[in-house]
Amino acid sequence: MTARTHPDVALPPEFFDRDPRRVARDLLGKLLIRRQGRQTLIARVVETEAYLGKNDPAAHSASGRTARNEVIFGPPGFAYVYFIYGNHYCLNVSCLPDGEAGGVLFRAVEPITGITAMAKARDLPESSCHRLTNGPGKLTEALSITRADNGVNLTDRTESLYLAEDNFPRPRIAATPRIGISKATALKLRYLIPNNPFVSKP
DNA sequence: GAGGAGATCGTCT
DNA sequence: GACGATCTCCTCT
Repeated sequence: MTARTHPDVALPPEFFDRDPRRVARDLLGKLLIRRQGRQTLIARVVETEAYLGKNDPAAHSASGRTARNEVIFGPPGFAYVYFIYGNHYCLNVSCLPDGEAGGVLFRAVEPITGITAMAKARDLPESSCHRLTNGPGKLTEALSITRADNGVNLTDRTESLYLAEDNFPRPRIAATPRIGISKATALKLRYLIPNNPFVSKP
């Protein structure tokens, strides 16, 4: 895909000051930017999941505010990164006003710029491009996202990690049940771009 | 290609 | 002390 990208226009805080379901849908097609020294890695968001603060047993915020989930109770547009299964990091962005819990999990992105660096971070050949970022644990590894990025302001383009606008045409969107959880599995809160080869599972 | 089990550790009970 | 918003490898088809 060779659409012209516009990584200099960060998404504003207001974009995230809404219901996570709206934010999760609207994030599809947007850009995730990672600066590594002189290099800039760019990826397009193709799959997300919404996690609601209230009435969502599957969300980390369900059992109340703790040191770990502090960020998703805070102001909108900040990175919530957590460590899971002893191996992997997952990237979320906080939604709703300060004091209200809610967030969006990034499940898959499409590499656009810096594929060589992403492949190196994943310890995979560039030829397996479609396997670099098609999963929440994979995309954080490809973009070298760790606990150090927890609490980063994703609406600030001077940060080393942020989200950007793009002129990508508004994609068609499909909603399915969320993946990898055991609670509230009936809710269709997973959003993806149908037929995009970089989503985690069809 | 599908299905299953193990790895591995921070967080909360 | 149990479990988890996952991934990879191994086996079988």
